[in-house]
Amino acid sequence: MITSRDVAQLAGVSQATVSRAMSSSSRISAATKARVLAAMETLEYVPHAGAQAMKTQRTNTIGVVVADITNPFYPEVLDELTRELDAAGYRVVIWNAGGGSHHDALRAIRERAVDGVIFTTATEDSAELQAALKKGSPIVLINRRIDGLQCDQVTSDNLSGGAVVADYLIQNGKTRVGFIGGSESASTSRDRGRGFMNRMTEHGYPVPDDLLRQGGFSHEQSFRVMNEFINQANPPQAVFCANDFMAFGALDAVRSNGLTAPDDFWVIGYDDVEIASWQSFDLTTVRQPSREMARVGAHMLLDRINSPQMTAQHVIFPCELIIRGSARD
Amino acid sequence: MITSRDVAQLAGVSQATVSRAMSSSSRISAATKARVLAAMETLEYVPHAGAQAMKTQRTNTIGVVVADITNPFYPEVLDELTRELDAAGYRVVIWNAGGGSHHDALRAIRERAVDGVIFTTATEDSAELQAALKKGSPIVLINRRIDGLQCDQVTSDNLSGGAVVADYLIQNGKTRVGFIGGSESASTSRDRGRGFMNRMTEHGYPVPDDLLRQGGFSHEQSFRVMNEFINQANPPQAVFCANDFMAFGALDAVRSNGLTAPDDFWVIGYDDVEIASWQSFDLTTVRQPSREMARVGAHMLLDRINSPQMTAQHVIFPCELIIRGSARD
DNA sequence: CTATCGCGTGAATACGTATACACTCCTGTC
DNA sequence: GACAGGAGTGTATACGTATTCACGCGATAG
Repeated sequence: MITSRDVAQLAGVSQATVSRAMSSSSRISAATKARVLAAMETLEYVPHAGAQAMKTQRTNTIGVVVADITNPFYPEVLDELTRELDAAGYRVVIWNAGGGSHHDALRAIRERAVDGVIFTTATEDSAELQAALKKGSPIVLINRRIDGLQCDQVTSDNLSGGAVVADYLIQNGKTRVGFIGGSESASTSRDRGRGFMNRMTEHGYPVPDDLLRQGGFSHEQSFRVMNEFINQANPPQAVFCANDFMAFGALDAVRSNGLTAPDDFWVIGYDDVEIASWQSFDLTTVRQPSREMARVGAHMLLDRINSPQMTAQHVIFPCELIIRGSARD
Repeated sequence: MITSRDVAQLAGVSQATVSRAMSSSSRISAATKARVLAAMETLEYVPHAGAQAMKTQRTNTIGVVVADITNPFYPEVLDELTRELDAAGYRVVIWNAGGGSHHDALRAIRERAVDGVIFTTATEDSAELQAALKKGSPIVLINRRIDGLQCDQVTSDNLSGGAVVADYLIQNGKTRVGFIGGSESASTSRDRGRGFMNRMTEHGYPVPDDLLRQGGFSHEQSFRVMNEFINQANPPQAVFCANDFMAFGALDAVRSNGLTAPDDFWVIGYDDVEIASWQSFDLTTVRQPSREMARVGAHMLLDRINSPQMTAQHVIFPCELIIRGSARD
């Protein structure tokens, strides 16, 4: 292994000077700097990340926690996050799915293995998270809301998004409608469902119990539920799903019964992932600006790392109903 | 920051003993070990990853390079990789898309920021990669083949996979067929195309120049190409795409022209990502066991990290044609 | 011509951990 | 009963870097 000492020897300077040649802020003459850089080049020197981390207490690494990388929403967010953080000189480590992700990511902060963490997954609050925040750990929540938590958060206005869907359905004469939600502990699904159902109630057409299902976030789960809806005595006219991934499952269920949206059922999703706009789905959905949310969240985290004392911010993006073929006249 | 010295003081032992309490291999009495662990608990001690890395030259971190996390093939591979590596006690850092990913990942090995790297992206060979291998850097290629390279590789039999598609089309009387490929520098696309076209030629129906397009891997690109095929003077009867992602684009093009597969065109993909089996696509495709490939690749890397001198292995998985609605009688 | 100052550099040190080495008991064997 | 040997622990050191401190030198001001 080539160390800065080897470089120093070749360049005829001290190890300290080699270190200075790399930090732009240090005072060093142009001549020796050039000589050192040349020596580094010759030896193909690369600084040891661990040693640097120990001295500086910085790793230039950010952790990202996702619930299920298989849900197309997350790759889009990750795509944006990796680009943004990469451009800022950070590496990205991901935790996926595993029940321990949450804990592992918080531990990584304490190990000083990452400089901060972005949570995109939507599970409930934890004492561990609160403790980490109290200690000043740099943490940002994207796509997930926890009220009263002294923590940077970037979300979309899920309540309004749900309400807009209700308005749209009522306007078009759809009064018997269902909701297929994800886990109730997920703020996203909860808010979307609540916004939707409250507004339906206001309109005088509350979502009936037999058309309300919550509990999972998978394509398969949603497929199954929609199948039941279709084949029950009094099927819905339209279905609102807590995210696009589930809406795809519902659409597939409609089609596998030899039926179509929008002719037989209206199907509406949430997120507007890229696939939703593809011809084969052409899904009416509520667009949340996921890439922009990712960008903003990334910069919030970097800001917080650099100035830990800032008070926590909560940014909320508006959502927009995108009307496509799966639900329109 | 709580250090092992603090723990030592509280437990009334030396710092060395604290370290020993953590390494299962060290000799230490059960009594003191318990005392130390209790002290660690009390102080909520967590070892400093950087310091550990410096001493042990191990980071328990693996790098993964993907070409485009937005292509649903990669999330599936990543899903499996993260689960597998997580279970083995490793963190995962990802490089996505950026032109520099390749370089950055190799540099991370030299920085000792990762213990090894998995490349899933299919670009051409590089001098830098060869140099890294010569130095004994732990590297595994998944889904990507570079002949004559002294490097662990896990691929599927793309040549045969392509040939099987040709056989199937000929059997069903499709003689005028096109190929939509990705970048020619990608071994995957190249092999699939070559296997396919060679076999078509053997059958006496070579793929005509006006039905051969290569150059990208995107849904949009494939959509555009298929549109041109459809609207040209002498359209193909069937199209084979280098991966499912592109096949979805082709399918969308067919549908946006008010036509259908398989009635008007047959469309066939490659990979069998989960979405391909969804009702809305119901895509005939060549299945490669991507999750199994990921699993095998992960373990090859871990093995290599632990015994760098092993000779490089090349594992090739067979592929299987999955016949679905987009291409069948 | 001297005192002062700042720039550029080297020597020394600290970051937090793992481990080689040395030392002390304590057990068991002849 | 002396001695070998091993188990358990402490001391000291090294990993590779960044940074503080001290120093020498040339330039500038008085």
